[in-house]
Formats: sequence, C-alpha cells, structure tokens
Amino acid sequence: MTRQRRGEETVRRLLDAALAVYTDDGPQGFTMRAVTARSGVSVGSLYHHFGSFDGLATALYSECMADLLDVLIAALEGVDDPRSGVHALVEAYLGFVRASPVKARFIHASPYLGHLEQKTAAVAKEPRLDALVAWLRPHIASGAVADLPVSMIEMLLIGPVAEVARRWVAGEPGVDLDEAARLLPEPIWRSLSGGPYGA
Amino acid sequence: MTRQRRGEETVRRLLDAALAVYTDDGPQGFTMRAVTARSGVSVGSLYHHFGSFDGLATALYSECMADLLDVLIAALEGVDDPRSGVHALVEAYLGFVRASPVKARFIHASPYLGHLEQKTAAVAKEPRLDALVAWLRPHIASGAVADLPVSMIEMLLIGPVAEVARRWVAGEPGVDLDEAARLLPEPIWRSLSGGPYGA
DNA sequence: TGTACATCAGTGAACGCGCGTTCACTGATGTAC
DNA sequence: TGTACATCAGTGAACGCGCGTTCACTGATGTAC
Repeated sequence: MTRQRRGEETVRRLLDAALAVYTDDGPQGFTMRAVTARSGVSVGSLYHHFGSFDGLATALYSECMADLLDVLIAALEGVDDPRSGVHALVEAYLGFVRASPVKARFIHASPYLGHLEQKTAAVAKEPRLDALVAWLRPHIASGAVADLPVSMIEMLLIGPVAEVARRWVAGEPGVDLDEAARLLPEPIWRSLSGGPYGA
Repeated sequence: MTRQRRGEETVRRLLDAALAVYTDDGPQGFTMRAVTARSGVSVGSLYHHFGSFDGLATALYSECMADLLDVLIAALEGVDDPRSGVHALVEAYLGFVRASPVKARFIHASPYLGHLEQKTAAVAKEPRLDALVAWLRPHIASGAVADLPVSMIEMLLIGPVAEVARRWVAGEPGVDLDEAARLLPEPIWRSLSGGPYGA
C-alpha cells in the first residue's frame, strides 16, 4: 500500500504551518505545539509523519533549500557566457529572497536551530549543488573564471548576496534588495573573472 | 558607591561560562540554568547583574562583536594603501575566527537566538563601525575604491569572509581558513577597486 | 461484486522535565560623621 | 579611629508554564480473494 493522499495533505499543512509560525513568532516561538495548533493537525499525526519535531524542521529545511537551488539552476538555463551567468545567479538569489523572505530566513537560520538531521537534508541539496558546479567547471577550464577551488568561488559568489539577504530579512535599515541586485553583480563578477583585467 | 570588585568578577564568570556552554551544548543547551550551573553563580546573582537571561546574552554578544571589530580596527593601524587595507581586513577577520571560533560562532548565531536587545548591543558596535568607515571614505573619494554605497562595500568585503567563517565553525568539510586567507583577499580587493582594470 | 483484513492516518490526554523568573532573605562593602 | 547605615552582591527554594514525546485508541483507505 502506498502513501494515502490525505497523508500528503497533512504533511503539506504541517510544513506550511511551520513556516508561518517561524515567520510570525520567530525562533523562540518555533515549537511543536505552535505548529500543531496553527495547522489544526494533532500532535500524534505530526509524529506519525515526521517522527519528531526535528524531523519536521529537517523536512522544511530540505524543501526551502531545494526551492532556492532550483531557482538558481533555472536562472542558468540557456546561459553560456560566464559573466551573464554570474549576473543571473546573483539576481536570481535576491529575487528568491524577495519572493520568499520566509524561506530565506529559515534557510539562513538552520545552522542555529538545534540539530537538524544533516544527512537527511543533504539528500535534497547535493544533486542540485552538483548541477551548479557542472555549469561552472567549463568556465574555469577555459580560463574565463579564475582558477580557484570551487568552494572559494562559492564564497565569493554567495557570500555578499547571502549577507544582503540575512540583513534584509532581519529588517536592518539601509539594506535594499533592488539596489543590491543593481550594484552587486558586476563587482562579484570582477572578483571571479579569470584575467587580471576581467571585464 | 561604585560597583564592587567582586561584582565584576561575577559578571566575568557568567559571561565566560555562557560562552563555554554555548560552545559545548549548542543553541539548544544555551539556557540560564546551564550557565549558572557552569559558573557556580546563583540564579539570583545572574538576575542582579543582567536583569534577565536575554540581558546576559546581549552583553555577551556586545563583547564578542567589540572584540572582532577591535581586531579589524587594529589591522588597519598605519595602513594607508587601500589594497593593503582590504587584504589586512580579510586576514584579520579570518585570524579572529581561528583564534576565537567560539566568539565567531556566537556572533553569527545572534540573529537567531531570540530577542537580543538590539539597542543595547548597538552601543558597543556603532562607534567601532564608524572608525572602519572613516578609514574607507577617503579611498572612495580618491577613486581608488569603487564609488558604491558603504553598505554594498561592506557586503562585498565581509560577505565572503563571513560565509567562510560560518561554514568553518559549523565544521563543514572542505573549508580551510588558511586557504581562504591566501586566496580570498585579492579577488575581494578586485571586486572593490575603483578602476575598471583595478590591480 | 462483496467482504475480510492489513496498513495507513489521525486523535488527544497524560507523562516527566527543565525552562525563565521571582522573592524574601543574608552577607559584604564602602561611606559619613 | 570607630561605628551606624545605605547600598551592592549573592543565595536558593519555589512559582507556573509550556516543552517534546508517548501511547492506547478509533477511523479511513486500499488490497486480496
């Protein structure tokens, strides 16, 4: 017997409620009871589907991260030129943050939520990261992108954008997503481009 | 009557214990009771000095952040050339992370700890940030550093380094502080330098 | 087609536990005269 | 110098509360024959 449809709906309701609770009540208010109350699902049902509250948090994290990575992958669709690709990635990341600030906040908070099940979370994350790396590699090989370890390129590319995202979702004054989307792509590209005189 | 000396020692013991608890037990285990148990200080005494557990967390955050910023400010001592300054900042930040991983972790976790008293925390932070901005401004004015809003420069400068720091303290594999200190300063400088062909 | 049955899904009371905070109190310290 | 006194510092039992989890149970769903 496979999973029943109403089971999937319950799972969906729990995940949606969890995200809503995290948004409205913050890390302090992110509790199992708040999620069951908000979703209208019983405590026992939550345990039936997720095994524990950490299990639910992990599933939510996996989903949010997958959504973000899918947006980044989609942004590279049909883009060959590395400079255009870097611009597209930066803009897509910031676009995701604007469209789904709640997911972005949850993603950034995840290292500090208590023990997420990292192994489980990686299952959704890794193949998507591989796709992004696959796009990048030929441009490193051709010399268009600087010959740095992929992890360092990731830091240079994601670091500034993630910092903007974190501050924006935290409501810090003077952080503007549009301004960032306008001003950041080119300097970031300059930090990554291969030649000493990169465009 | 001024503050008594033994009071200062108690405050010190509480802050040290709090940091130790956070390191050893993580965000989940970071509780008032764990801190009093570890420090040997009574519950009432903690409240006498900090008013609440959030008050203690805020004081700890302020101290850690001040330490980091002081390290950055010290790194710029006597440095005029902007490229050297950027290199120095990046290396100093990573040096701080290596020397005080616990403080670095606490600083990065702070937005997700529940309500820190932001106003209180800003008192220690702002004058030091001003000092860093003051160093930067003339180099923007001279054209050596790109004419971007200071907040964007901050993202480009701190973003990649903070990302490395976060992953390193989280124990993520394949993140190496020495490698980052070697490879990141120049690309970061390139992203900030004024001319289209900034060396 | 109908019915028996295994499994999936969902319920909510009850559990023990540790949380942050309060409070009435004692002891230590430094000042005033 | 000595002593009274206000304030600072520190104690720990007790508070109510909400936490994550368990469990015995009922109801729904889909399969087998």
